[in-house]
Amino acid sequence: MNDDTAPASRYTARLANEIERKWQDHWEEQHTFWAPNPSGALSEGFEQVKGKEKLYVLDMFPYPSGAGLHVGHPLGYIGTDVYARFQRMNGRNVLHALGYDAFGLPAEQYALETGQHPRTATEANIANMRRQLRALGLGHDPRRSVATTDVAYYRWTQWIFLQIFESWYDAEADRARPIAELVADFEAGRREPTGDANPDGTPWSDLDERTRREVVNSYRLAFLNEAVVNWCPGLGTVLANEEVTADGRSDRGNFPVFKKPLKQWTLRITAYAERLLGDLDLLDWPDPIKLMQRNWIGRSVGATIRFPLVDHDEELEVFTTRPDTVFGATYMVLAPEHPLVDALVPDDWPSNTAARWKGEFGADVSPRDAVAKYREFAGKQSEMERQAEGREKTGVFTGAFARNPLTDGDIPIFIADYVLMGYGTGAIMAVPGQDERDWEFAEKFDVPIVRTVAPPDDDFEGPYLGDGPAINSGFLDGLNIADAKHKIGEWLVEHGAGAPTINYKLRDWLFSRQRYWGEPFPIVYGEDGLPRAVPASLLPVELPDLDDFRPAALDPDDAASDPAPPLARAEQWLEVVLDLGDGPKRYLRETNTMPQWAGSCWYFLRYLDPTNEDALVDREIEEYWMPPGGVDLYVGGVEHAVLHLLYARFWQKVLFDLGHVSTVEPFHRLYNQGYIQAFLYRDQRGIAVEAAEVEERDGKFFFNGEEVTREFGKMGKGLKNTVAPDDIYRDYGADTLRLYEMFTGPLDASRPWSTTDIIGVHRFLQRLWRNVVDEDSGEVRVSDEPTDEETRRLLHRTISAVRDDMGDLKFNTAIARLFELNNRLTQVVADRGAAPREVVEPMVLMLAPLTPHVGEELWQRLGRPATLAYEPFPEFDPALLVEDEIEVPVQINGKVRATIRVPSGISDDALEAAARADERIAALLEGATVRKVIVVPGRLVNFVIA
RNA sequence: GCGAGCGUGGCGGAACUGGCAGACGCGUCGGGUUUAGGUCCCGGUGCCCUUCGGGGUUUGAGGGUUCGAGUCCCUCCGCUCGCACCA
Repeated sequence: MNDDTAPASRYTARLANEIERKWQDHWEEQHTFWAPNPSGALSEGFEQVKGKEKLYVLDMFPYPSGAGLHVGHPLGYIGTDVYARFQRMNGRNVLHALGYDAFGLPAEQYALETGQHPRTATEANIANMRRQLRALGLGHDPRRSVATTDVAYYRWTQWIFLQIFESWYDAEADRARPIAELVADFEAGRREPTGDANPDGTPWSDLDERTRREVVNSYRLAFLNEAVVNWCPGLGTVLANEEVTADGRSDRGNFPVFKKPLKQWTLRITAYAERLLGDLDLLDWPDPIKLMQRNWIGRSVGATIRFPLVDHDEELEVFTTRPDTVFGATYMVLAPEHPLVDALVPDDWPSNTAARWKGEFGADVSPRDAVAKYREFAGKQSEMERQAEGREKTGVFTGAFARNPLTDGDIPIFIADYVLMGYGTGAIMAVPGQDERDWEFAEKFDVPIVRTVAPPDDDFEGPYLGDGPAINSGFLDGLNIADAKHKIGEWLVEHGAGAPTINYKLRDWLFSRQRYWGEPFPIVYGEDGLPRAVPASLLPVELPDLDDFRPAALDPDDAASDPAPPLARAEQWLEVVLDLGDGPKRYLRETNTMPQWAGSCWYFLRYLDPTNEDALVDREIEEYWMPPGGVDLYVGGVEHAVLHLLYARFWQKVLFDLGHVSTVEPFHRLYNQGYIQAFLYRDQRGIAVEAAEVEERDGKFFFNGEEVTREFGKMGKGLKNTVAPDDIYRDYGADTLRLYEMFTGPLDASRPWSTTDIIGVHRFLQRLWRNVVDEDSGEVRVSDEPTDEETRRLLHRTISAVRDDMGDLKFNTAIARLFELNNRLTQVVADRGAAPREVVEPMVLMLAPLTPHVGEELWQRLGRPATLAYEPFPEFDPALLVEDEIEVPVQINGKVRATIRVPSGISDDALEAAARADERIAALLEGATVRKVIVVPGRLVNFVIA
């Protein structure tokens, strides 16, 4: 700062901005960061890098927000850029690019707010973000920057959807296969059509055309499913489970979400549950993220057991993890929405039905009324209320009974909202003796409780969940849980009453949204109302221009409203005449759009081959960059632990099964960057006030004279605590911002933004600059005289440490080492009047990944040819890391009493002798009994005295 | 409630497989340069005593293992994240 009075060639913001622009232009013009592909359109220059090892470094796909970047956003991008530049200097052919995930709700809502078309707003946002990122000096290959909203990109998103639609999961082969192979199997009689679409199991040859289509559709990995979904009227769309928060609201916009049965596109991710779980072992990911995925997939081992209904032909199927306790199943519970409920409710209560079993709606209601009223009650409960602390079990008797297949006893069937339709079969056998929830319910409704595992003592209270011998369990008696489970499993299979089963918490992925700004489905409907694929040759299905793209205005609290996709209003677009093999016919297009996650499931594949019009990615190019295990380094925030990472893994596996990619996993190494946090201030009303204008006095904070409270959290426009990178570029330059963000902590840690701390790294750059360039004359002042031995040793120690740290993404400590070296260099310059080239050149090269503009500029001024991006990273001489003499602390009873200097290769005995010889130590040992001497070679000596 | 992680100076953070706690930077104090402020340069800076030699103490709290613990083990407290009636 204060550029006016500074010497002409001082490293000020003005000079920084000058050289930054210069080098950014240079890199762009010289194609410095173009990474050659082995073949195809982007292969220019591959010959020169042929012998190099490849490296694929990737940032999580950014969303081009209308608010522009704040200084928190680029933390990860700087980190990957430093790493990529470092590895480029280590001789790797590095692919590093950045594109834009630009479809989705936020862009649409921003467009609504600003009265623009989403495409206009999106393109402006991308342009602004490109400008801000370019100013950071990121070494990206600009040719590979794609946006999900590009027609040429979403054409391939649609193409992948078609692949998913045109395939099914072959459980025996444990992989997806083309649907045509399934049809061929049916036609050849190698496989029988089963499932809900063909409940009677009619042979394929006897099925009519429509039923055949329905059967095939029910096998597809992308299918229309009538299911209870998360309907969010506030957003006018349905949401995936992953997009709904624990308190039953939308993660975008925080609107209420209601359960509602609707027909929606669904992707069969559950078919991949086991592989998504098992393949986590192949990945170099943080354990917490793996754990979150494991928990989300939620594998549990148990059994399905069928309970015959009394007086009905139907059976009730339940899933349980404790089949060993089936003798203690004294009642059953169905989810209120369970499809069998209506069929099994009788007209009248069985005699002697206890009043409390009839629910809280009066004793004179019929079973049907009681069930209807309870359903109404349960449906109205918000998720929040359902999960509230201390919630009391509620439920109502259906009037029906099932028969416990093991005890042959008749047990009552209840409906209760503590059983969820979405998990297992939506029905449970209740075993109060061994389950807390069932115990609570049984207590409240006075249902018998039978223990089937002996508790440790006779007066044990409550349900017993621990292990012990089985009791009251017929042929299981005496067995421990594991053995009893095994034995009952055999019994169930033998008697056709069930089977050991693995169940997953993971649900299929709800894939349609009733919004405008997303990829249209490549699907049309014929007169029969069944979905048909638009042939790949007719892709893309372009998103039509709509003047009014807003969703129907709905009351966010109105659960009864229905989705109304905006595309249904695109009359010209909606109807289409196509020849799908049986002559030209009229079809209606699918009016839903894909969720935002679709485009981000495969963008890393498109970076590889962004201009390919014949394939999503050329196989040879894919095989060059992706193996062995996927992207080499993937950096992004933890917030994508489940959603994006699970969906992208799923798509990758489908593409792998169908032979389109060569790796089973997309991202080999994942690294979670931290966040830059900031103080935010609120006034008395709790409204955030402009953080930049808050004053601190005596530990209190004031805004316009009014005292405000301080909090600490994420940066956000609404919180009025953002710092724009543009302001930092202006005041210090982009290199200073880069260095600051890398210096304040390890990449995976969150840290507070502190504008005052920036001065420290800025001063470092200034000092370094001054060590090389005379501030007044602008002359380079380096000498070719060799440096002194001590400085040389420090240089080589620094190179060693910086190499290690940069390889481990520990940029903060690498920078600290460079600070130390520069401090030494400053002394040398003061002594000699010039900086030894021997030190300066490696120093500049080591700094270059962190502050590339300063690096390039100094390198050029040192008379080296542009650019240093491919110069070898400095190597150290191991001989110079070895010290002749070392300092060793000498302890007495664990306290340091002296430090001695000894030759580095000293023997233990000699070290002890040297320690004893020290004046202070000798004095302290005088007259004392040395019980023990610990000598750690080269590290310390410890005398233990009485 | 269940699961995971984290607690180190005034602040951001260092500390390899247990071996001199506090690297590096900010801030701050003292000195130099300067008409002055800022920049810049040199030095001090965990805390408490000190006769200036040094001594004591210190990594959320308490306990344990060890010659030796920020690091390993146990209990507790605090914060962060994930899940949330998952049968």
